[in-house]
Amino acid sequence: MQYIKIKDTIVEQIQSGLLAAGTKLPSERKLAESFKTTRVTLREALSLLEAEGVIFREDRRGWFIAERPIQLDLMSAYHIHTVAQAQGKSASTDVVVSKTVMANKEAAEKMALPPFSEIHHIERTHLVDGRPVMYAIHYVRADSTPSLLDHDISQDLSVIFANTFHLRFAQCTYGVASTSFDKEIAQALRATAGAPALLIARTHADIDGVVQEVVLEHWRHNAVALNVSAGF
Amino acid sequence: MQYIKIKDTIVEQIQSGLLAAGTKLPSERKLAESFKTTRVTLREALSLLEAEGVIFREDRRGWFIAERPIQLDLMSAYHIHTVAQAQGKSASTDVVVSKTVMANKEAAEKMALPPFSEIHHIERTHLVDGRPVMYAIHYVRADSTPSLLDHDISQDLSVIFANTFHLRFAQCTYGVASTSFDKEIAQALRATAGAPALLIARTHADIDGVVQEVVLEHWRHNAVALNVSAGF
DNA sequence: CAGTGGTCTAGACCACGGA
DNA sequence: CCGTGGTCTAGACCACTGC
Repeated sequence: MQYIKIKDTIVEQIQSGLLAAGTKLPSERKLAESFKTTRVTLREALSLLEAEGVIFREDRRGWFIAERPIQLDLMSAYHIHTVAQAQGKSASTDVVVSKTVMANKEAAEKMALPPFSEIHHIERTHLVDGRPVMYAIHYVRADSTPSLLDHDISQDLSVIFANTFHLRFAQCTYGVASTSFDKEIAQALRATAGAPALLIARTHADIDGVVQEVVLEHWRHNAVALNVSAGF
Repeated sequence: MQYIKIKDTIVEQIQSGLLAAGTKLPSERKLAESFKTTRVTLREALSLLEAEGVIFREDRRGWFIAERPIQLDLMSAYHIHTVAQAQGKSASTDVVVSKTVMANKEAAEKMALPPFSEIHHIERTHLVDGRPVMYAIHYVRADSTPSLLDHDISQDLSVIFANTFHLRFAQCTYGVASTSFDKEIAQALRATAGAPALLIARTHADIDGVVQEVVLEHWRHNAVALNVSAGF
């Protein structure tokens, strides 16, 4: 089990500080030669390290040492910019899709919408320290927030909801599942299809219990850790 | 990208009902032949399906179609037996380790213990429908629950806490992270080291805010989905 | 354009599971 | 004891990245 040995050696080098977070590893061919093995075996080791969250890959760009994950507290409404800043990182957001459309089946179900409802469909890539780590798909009831898309969509949407539409969320439910990226989302995150991912589905309801927004957050699995607290 | 094709074909067969949950797939060699490819490429496809949670493997036993995951609601104290039952599954528990020892560093930190504190150290394998899906490591303050290990440790511990020690938990915090199994835990779950896993770290405090129990739950990543709700 | 990662082939040996 | 999954070798071609 050579690949275990390779894995441990790389972990060791990271812990000893020889390989800092964000560093790119040498090419697979060079690594394979260093460890006197073939690329297939080397990639086995790298995949293991990826699954552990120690390294990650950028599609066709190579392998990199992972950063410390962002800590998310699900008990308080979060926005990635403020959370990142509080943890000494910087975040930015790219809007990929923003359109107002008839609700698709998925959105209609999750929001319990009447037929032919219009929703805003927004997709954004979120970067932390310049690295794309999360892809979010938003479905927002259009009747409550008619002119939403005229605003700057790259910021915290809840600010727009509050300031412009006097819309506040009273309740939020999360679904969390461990999966992997499909092709489209992987591409948007410069990841590879099949890379491990964490899916956080957020459902926001207003004071009347009406679901106003649903967000599907696809995280690179090593970029995030969740905290939840419950009292009884 | 042949392995995408293979992957899709298998997904198709599952959705069409040809492959029921729990079924074992044919051997890798046979599958490789069916798809006119090599085992390496076939395993690439299978690994992708494993990452997606569609199939899972038992070490040296083969590949199986995944069942529907257990839904866990973190907002209410759960026990796997009752949760499984409510979802039409049956659960059982094997005690692997049960001893009273001096707290190790990990336990002492998480529980804010004074030096030389004694704790109960319990490790259990949890099975759903006969399949090992979760490995739990418990650290329990021994001073609050002196005779804990004399009881039947394979049941819901909180019942023993409540009935025997009049100990109730008032607060629970969770940490959730996506990782992979290390060798020991993989073995206990008949999984392979490096297989994707979900780690849920539970910390239980009593009414006085004293941490009485810490549990590290290592789940097969496709065996569980989390639900959380928060009000503001 | 050189080098890289992504993909694939056609084998091989071993240790373990299950009959 | 047979077949299986786990591991490994030594190559190859292609499309893309980054210079």
